Amino acid sequence: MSKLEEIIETAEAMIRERGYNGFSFREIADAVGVKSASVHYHFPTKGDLGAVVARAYTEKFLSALGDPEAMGITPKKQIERYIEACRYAVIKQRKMCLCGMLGAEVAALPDEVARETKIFFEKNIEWLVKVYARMANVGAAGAHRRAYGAVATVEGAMILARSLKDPDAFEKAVKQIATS
Amino acid sequence: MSKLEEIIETAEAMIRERGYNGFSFREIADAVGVKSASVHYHFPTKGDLGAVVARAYTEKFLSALGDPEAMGITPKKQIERYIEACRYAVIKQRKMCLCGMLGAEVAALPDEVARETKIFFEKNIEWLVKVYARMANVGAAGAHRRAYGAVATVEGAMILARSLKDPDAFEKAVKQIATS
DNA sequence: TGTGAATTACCTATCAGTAGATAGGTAAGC
DNA sequence: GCTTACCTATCTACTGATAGGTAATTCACA
Repeated sequence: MSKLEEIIETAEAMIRERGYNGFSFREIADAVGVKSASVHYHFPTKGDLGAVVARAYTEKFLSALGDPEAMGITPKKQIERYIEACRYAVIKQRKMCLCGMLGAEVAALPDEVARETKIFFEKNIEWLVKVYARMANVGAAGAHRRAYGAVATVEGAMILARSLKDPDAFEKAVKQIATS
Repeated sequence: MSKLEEIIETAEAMIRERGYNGFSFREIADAVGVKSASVHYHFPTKGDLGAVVARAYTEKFLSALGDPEAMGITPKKQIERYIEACRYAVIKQRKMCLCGMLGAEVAALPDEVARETKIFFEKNIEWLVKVYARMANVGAAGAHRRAYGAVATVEGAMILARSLKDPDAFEKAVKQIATS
């Protein structure tokens, strides 16, 4: 893996653990094994780095979800897949969702990072709306309501599990998504 | 209002806007009209200040909710009151819930602040469990599931509204809480 | 095919600014 | 005289960022 890729990966991990204001160029450089000036070579400003990390995370997350209109899988299974992606992040990786973290801190972020955070949520909602729209007895308004509710619940469930130091809090919180 | 109270109030506002790592003793001192050493006089360390702010916020929030077992009000109305408290925070005050913010950053917090954050969520859940338990056709497990789900959804809905810069995102996200 | 210019990916050294924290002083009030 | 609530001054550590240097690679073209 190139140093550039290592920097992005390390930055993602640090932001997901401690937030945008909770890491420095020096920490990343030390973790990767270069000097902080070399991180500035790849990313002139901290905002540049944050924006690239957020965009890469969004792409990775969405491609893991797959096509929301795939015919070979039921909408219910796809919602379960969505929850599973977040469960993996908080239980296995023991970290927040990158954009859940950035979303909380959004007022403290450079514009370019806030923009990418917004795009992450827009695309998440778009994906969920398409899935819910495929369900029987769910209209357009209902699909939107459920999509917003699902994203919010999952992000909040991650905060809850980490604050309470109880992985099961995540399970309890997201249970109503699947059964509604 | 005493300088001490002003410091606590200002710190709360700053943490809710930009997070625990997004404010400094100097900024608080400037906003209040004292020197940073005077803030250290009241709160020796940043962790001391954070813990006091979190504890005060928890007390204020819970007393605004009132008695969860009050007989003069229906459980449904009480859930609406809970949502209304958070709506006020994010729409009127245009800020995150203090403990939603701290909860996201929990891995970057001093122990004493993380402890108060945990207590906030425990007490929120306790309040909601008592309310849901009063509803017809809701068992003990169902009350817990709904309580965790409600806290998570509300916290996530605040992140969503701020990230999307769309107050209505909060309304869409929390709608399913009231109607389940 | 050989060669010089460009580009890439790092480095050392340093900057001004800010972080949290401390020592020690002062003026007011009980 | 002790306590409270501030102050000035200062500390060390760290922040994001910049200037300028170097070795290795790539590439255009005679």
